[in-house]
Amino acid sequence: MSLRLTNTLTRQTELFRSLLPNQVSIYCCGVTVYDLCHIGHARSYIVWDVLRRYLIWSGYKVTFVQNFTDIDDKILNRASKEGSTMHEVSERNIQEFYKDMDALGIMRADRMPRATKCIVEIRSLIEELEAKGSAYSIDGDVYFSVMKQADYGKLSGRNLEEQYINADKRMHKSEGSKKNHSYDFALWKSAKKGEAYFPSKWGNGRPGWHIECSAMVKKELGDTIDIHLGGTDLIFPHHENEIAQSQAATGKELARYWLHNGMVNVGGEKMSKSLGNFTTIRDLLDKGVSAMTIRFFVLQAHYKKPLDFSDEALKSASKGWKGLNSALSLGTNHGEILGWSKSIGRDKEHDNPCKEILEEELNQFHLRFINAMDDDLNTSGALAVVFDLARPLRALNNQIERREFSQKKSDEIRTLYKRWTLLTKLSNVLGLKPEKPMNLSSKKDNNIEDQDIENAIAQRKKAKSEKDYIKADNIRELLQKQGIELIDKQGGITEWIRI
RNA sequence: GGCGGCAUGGCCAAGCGGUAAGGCAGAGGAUUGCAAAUCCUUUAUCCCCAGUUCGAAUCUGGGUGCCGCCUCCA
Repeated sequence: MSLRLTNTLTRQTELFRSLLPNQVSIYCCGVTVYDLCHIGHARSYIVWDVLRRYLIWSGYKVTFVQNFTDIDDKILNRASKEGSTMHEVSERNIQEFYKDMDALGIMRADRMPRATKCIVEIRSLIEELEAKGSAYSIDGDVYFSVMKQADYGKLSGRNLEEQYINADKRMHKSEGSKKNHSYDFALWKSAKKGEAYFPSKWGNGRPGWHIECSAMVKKELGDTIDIHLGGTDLIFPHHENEIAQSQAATGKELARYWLHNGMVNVGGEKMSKSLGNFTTIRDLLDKGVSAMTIRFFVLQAHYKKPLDFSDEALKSASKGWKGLNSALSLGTNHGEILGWSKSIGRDKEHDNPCKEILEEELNQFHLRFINAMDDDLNTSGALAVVFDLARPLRALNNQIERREFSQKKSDEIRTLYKRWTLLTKLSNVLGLKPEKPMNLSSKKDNNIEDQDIENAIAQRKKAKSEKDYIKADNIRELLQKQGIELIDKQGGITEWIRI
């Protein structure tokens, strides 16, 4: 079995075959950098990060290109509102983008071109389109002539004539437009007074939105690429237009597989800047929601389906991740106690009569994982495998953490080590890595000294021995409020952790 | 109006013709002065109707209800 992906172009789940053996070229539509990214962006880039990781893990050499749209009306508006420049706004938001994506453990793209740095390529692509009769210029604007593209609408399943008639009935025609046809779109926009601009043969202006992607794909990856990525909201018109431009220019297919991720919804409605129902990644991170919780939340659903974001869902994800995290932390935190560093390499096969069975069992997990991922990146299914794998490891981790660990037999330890190794590897394909509890050491409002805690515990112990449980419980509550949790153990031992 | 998608337990979510993964919540048990935490166990016949089939959550037809796109958008 090998990887199958749902191709928007055919609406079918197809076997993935790369253009060149063992190499994959991917272009992912990036963000317009006028503001911070929200959970919708996070979902998109987490999901594509997993695609990339899975391809790499499967043995492909992946070239991943993702753009920044750093020239656009929204950026211009933001700049004028702030009294700064387009460049300042976009530069700042690019840095913020990196911060958020790095925090979420999203691998940086191999190349991240910016529209403003590709003006030469953009201009020459427009010129080419003009020369081929696919574009026309009017008063410093250049438009793409949609009606000349025979297969326009093939990605979004639109019939242009029908759409046109229907749209006319429902929408205002763009007043005062110089376009020949309302579906034509701008390749080059003449600059308004005071706006940033680039010179061109059509006059001072700037590129339209769609053309930058066509130009960048061509420049960075060539005429035809393996996979083109984006959100479903980009299918029309953005990706449709990209195809029209690129194919009008090169005469070749732009991308062989078009993959689109579903939207993040809030109360059943799409999260978006314009609706104002968004939560930024930064908000969540600042609130103490861990990066891996966000990743786990996203990967619980299939990438194509809508995913509802709510506090409840996030809470549930946080608890779910906590359990998985325990299992993943086992080796890194307690490898020494288990003697794992020593047991590696000392694996005498004949020592372990169950070895074959156990190997077989682990193999099953491995296979189930691959089957799930091969099936159009069924991360939800893959997570189920990971959880099954994690169960005994989590139990062991928590036992050790609670000092309830009793020494295990050596073959048992070796088996668990293998299990943990597999778990770590598979989780890593999903980008899930062990995380230290967020606020273990440095929480601002948690500045109570260890000695004070010990004293409080001693007082509580005394109260308990006097059966003054009200007082004992008060002490516990007081500590709780200060972020200290008490754990009573057998034998009258009380331990505490900062939460 | 056109195009596309989705409907599975209290919530989220897999399943792709062979008798319902996983997470969260809930319940029971172990532990505890009580808690918390932890560990173990446990909870569904798949929106409705009609068909195809030995057999359907899974295929076909017809309903119903949601959502996305058609304007910037991941």
